[in-house]
Amino acid sequence: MGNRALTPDVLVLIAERFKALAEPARLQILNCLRSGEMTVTELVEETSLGQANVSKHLQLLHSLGFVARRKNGLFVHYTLADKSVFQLCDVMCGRLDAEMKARRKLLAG
Amino acid sequence: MGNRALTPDVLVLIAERFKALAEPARLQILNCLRSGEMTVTELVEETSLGQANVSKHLQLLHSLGFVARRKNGLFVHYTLADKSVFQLCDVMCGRLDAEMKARRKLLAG
DNA sequence: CAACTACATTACCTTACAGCAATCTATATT
DNA sequence: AATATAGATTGCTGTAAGGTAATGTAGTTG
Repeated sequence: MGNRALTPDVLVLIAERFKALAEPARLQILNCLRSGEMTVTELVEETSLGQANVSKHLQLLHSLGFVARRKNGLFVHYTLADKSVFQLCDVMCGRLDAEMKARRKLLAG
Repeated sequence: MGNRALTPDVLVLIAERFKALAEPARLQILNCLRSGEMTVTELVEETSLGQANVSKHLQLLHSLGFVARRKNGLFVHYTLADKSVFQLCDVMCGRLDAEMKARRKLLAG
């Protein structure tokens, strides 16, 4: 688990970041941003979430460094801050696959 | 993001799994299990969480395939189901490091 | 300056869940 | 069988957080 000491404080920080990903709406937003920069309004249209809702999710994701902001006139463009989000989702998807395979084996076995 | 389609249902499943890690108490339990099999009572002592609390967390972690169970007489031994939990934490720790470095740069710059 | 647009913020409601105490179940011991 | 222990389950309470409507704010346009 890296070279970092897992003190209670660090566990809180890590948990806080996992919690940011523990929400379908935020995962949906992040997934939209995969295709590139998007404004809040575009995200609202694409996700069919409410504007205030999207805005709040974006504030959270930004405060934790998951997305970056670029303001241009009236518009605010958001982008993925880095690709580690998808490393995380990849590992989770791997877990999902393993789970489903195991479940199928139980049913078939 | 792998080869899996990120339909809303899949996003819910992924979010559900991230949520399991979005809790310091559960991260603490998982971290304890790094050193090997442990009984519920041992985990209670090590984490200084309540017994009912630990038991509930273990049910959740087990239902999502994070831990495995082995019953022996009165005792139930829990172990990590696989190592992917630590891949996830490693990536998160990497994010934390990057965040803190960026913060320091801002202060210093 | 007035009206409009894009986004952020606030206030409120509702739901989910961590923590705890009490109880229940299963196993072991005498 | 009676008692004790390990763990699971249930009911309760307080708190955190998602969704939404209303409002606020910065920037733009006429």
